[in-house]
Amino acid sequence: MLFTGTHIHKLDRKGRVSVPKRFRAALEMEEFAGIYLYQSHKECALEGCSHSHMERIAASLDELDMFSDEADDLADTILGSSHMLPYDGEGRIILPAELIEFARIEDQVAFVGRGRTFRLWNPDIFKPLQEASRTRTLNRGATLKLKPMNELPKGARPGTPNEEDAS
Amino acid sequence: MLFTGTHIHKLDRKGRVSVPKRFRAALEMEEFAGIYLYQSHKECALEGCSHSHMERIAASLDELDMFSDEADDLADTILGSSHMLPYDGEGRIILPAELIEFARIEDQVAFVGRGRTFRLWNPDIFKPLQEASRTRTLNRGATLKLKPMNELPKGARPGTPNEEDAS
DNA sequence: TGGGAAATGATGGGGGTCAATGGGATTTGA
DNA sequence: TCAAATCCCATTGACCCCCATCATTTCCCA
Repeated sequence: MLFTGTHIHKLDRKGRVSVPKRFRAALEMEEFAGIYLYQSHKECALEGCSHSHMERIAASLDELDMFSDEADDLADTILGSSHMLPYDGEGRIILPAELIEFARIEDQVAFVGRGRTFRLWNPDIFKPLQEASRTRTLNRGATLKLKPMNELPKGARPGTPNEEDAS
Repeated sequence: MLFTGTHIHKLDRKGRVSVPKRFRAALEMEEFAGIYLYQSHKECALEGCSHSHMERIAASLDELDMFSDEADDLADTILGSSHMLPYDGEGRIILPAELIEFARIEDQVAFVGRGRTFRLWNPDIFKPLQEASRTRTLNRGATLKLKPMNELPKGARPGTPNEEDAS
């Protein structure tokens, strides 16, 4: 259930692109056989996630005051602009023209894992950004505090079942 | 059971418009084969939802003080002005003239998913508003606090059956 | 350890199917 | 009796299913 690594695939003449096998494997327990994509707020990229992650977003928005301006804006920019894209028999999706244009994608697509979610880029745009981000991280001497094992969700630990309610 | 994405359909000369297949699919477990629409009280748009969501609104109104002005107003604007619209054989509804006029809809209708509910817009009005909403989100640096996985309804989690009564 | 065979994932393309739409015919209800 | 709603069928074009090919990795066995 983790998206990792960068996978570059071809966008064919019909606007189709194969979802990396690794990503599909991470999604195989999902009730919907496909992915969700929406335009990133800050990057020239597309945000990708699973159906259950989208349910999580919807449920979280539900909790904000139903009529708050902030919830409204988020609903429009995430839920309203997201595309539900089913696989074909070969595990490909059709990239909508609107999203191709937004991310300035040409003939190749980079799938970049980000843990629970992932991003789609034009590889030529992503590569220099990745370099920059790498040097920033080095210069800053950034370290990541890891959560202790026993605070992780059960499914994320080896030897534990995936269900919280398993008896 | 999630409304996502923006779907633009034509309003024909008879005042009919196709409900997007994806939305119909999200509603297929409903006892009523159709949708509910009512005028939004803050946007130039129509609010849409399922029969069961309308029940939820009614139940929430019940909890407000029965004779408060607020409950009165909400009851009038939501329940009083809502239209119950059944599909025809092809999955279309007839948009009442009153609602067409209110939302200033011309020859096209945008169905915009908002999770548990959706909105209907004149696409020419919605588009610039969505852009504005995206910019506000970016400037505000808004992030959404996601609910923990284990507080979600079971069907929304991968690997869990869709029914609560699974034994 | 190397080479070849087999399996698997990625890519390309044809054609059938179904959702969206338009319009006529029939029924319903005021 | 008229208008409006529902049913029915026709058209069309986008999407999805299927298969064929190619590339890569894995596996097996000499």
